[in-house]
Amino acid sequence: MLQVSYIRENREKVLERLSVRNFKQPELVDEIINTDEERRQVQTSLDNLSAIANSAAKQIGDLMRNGKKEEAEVLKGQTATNKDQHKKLSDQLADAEVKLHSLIVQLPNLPHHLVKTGCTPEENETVLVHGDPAVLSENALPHWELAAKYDIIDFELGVKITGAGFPVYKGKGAKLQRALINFFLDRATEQGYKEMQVPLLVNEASGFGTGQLPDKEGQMYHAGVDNLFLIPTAEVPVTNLYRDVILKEEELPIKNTAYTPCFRREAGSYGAHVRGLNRLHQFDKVEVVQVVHPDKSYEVLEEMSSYVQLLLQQLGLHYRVLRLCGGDLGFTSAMTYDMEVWSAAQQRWLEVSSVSNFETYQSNRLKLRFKGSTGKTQLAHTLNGSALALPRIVASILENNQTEKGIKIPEALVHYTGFDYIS
RNA sequence: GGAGGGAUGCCUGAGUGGCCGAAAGGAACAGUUUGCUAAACUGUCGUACUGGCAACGGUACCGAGGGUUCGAAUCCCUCUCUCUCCGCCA
Repeated sequence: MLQVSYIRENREKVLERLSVRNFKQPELVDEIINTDEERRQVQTSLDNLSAIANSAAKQIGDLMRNGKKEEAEVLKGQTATNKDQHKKLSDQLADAEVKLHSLIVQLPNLPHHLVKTGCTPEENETVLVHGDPAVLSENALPHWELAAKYDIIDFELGVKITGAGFPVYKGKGAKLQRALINFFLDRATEQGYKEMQVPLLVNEASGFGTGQLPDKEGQMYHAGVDNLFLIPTAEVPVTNLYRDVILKEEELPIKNTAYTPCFRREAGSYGAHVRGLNRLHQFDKVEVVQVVHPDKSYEVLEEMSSYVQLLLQQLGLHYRVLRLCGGDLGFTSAMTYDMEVWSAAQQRWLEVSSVSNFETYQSNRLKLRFKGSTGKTQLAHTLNGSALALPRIVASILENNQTEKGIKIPEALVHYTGFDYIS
């Protein structure tokens, strides 16, 4: 959520930045400024009226105490006339505030100046490409066929238990999941991230804090009886740990990591692009989250990007890093790097991580602030990234590492799996 | 699921209609004292909106929303959360 005062004072810049996203409703900006203007006028009138009423009430109290009952009664009669006006103004103020809020949550974050204007994923900038595509034999299989061949992931069984998009991992497939989770958590801990274990269901306030609510309810599973939401990512509970918190400057940066299953309803497209592990309703992910000083957030974004790349390198994967263009940028993000791994068998790039700087967009919703050396409180910056999401990593490992002997487990993982081939 | 408590500032906790944005203690911060540590003493010590160049003001907030009243942390209603006990249970 952008700050009203910022919008008010930087109208042109806000419009210019929103255009980078190809934002469809620039008229919202003026509507916000006008509503805010109205709100402030009403508030000033109301404040003045309240000041008069307060001092009158004080006088009445003094008179009563001194036994001057009649004078008090006269004053009472006078103040009563202001009540209607007071009520009217406070209703107006409440309306203006509700309206302002409903407008301002519709504005996405402003892209950083390095973010290029663009509408579609094709316009994303390729920042770097690492490694070379795996060379596979002609009869290389896509991961869903490998999963069946080695009997390590059972999609049909998941359909029986729950539905499409809820796979059952079996034997070495299950062990590989556990190995990856531990591998990712250990690497994150080495980087100074503190491991957290958090609830998988969150309340509405948390959904609002990180920007899933309002409007994106449809993407989350909802436990209606208790009005709780299954988390779509660990970002939600981990970032909300700091909701309504004022940190000390020296506590920054805060670096947390968490493994959680993630739940996404995401009813959408069908076909090869969502086959197998490409898109699931439930999947496992290790997330890294940082809360940092505003001056440091872009430095930290680069650091987080390098860290995710290090993981991909250790797993021996051929990947590229994209800087998302305005149109492909998430609603709450100011700048995002996507990491994509090449799937030789599917002949396409698979997104395995997304690292974003939200600047103050989340912290303004969360009321996540810090008190600086000057004693002033200001909003912190939040960042997060997947490090990493498992399914497409598993898909890539299966597809790129298929050999005649079976699936070769990356060196760095053998310590965690206890086997070096799935055969 | 049943019964009963509770919600006040960073924490503990007082406050049953005006003198309360809120006692007291603790923590924290600054200073004085001090061989060091500790202690003692003094001061500072919530957030937001708003007016002002500033100094300094105004307003709101004692879980949330509504009501009574000239005036509400305090009285009334509704809701939410939380704790304890019983039951069930990994």
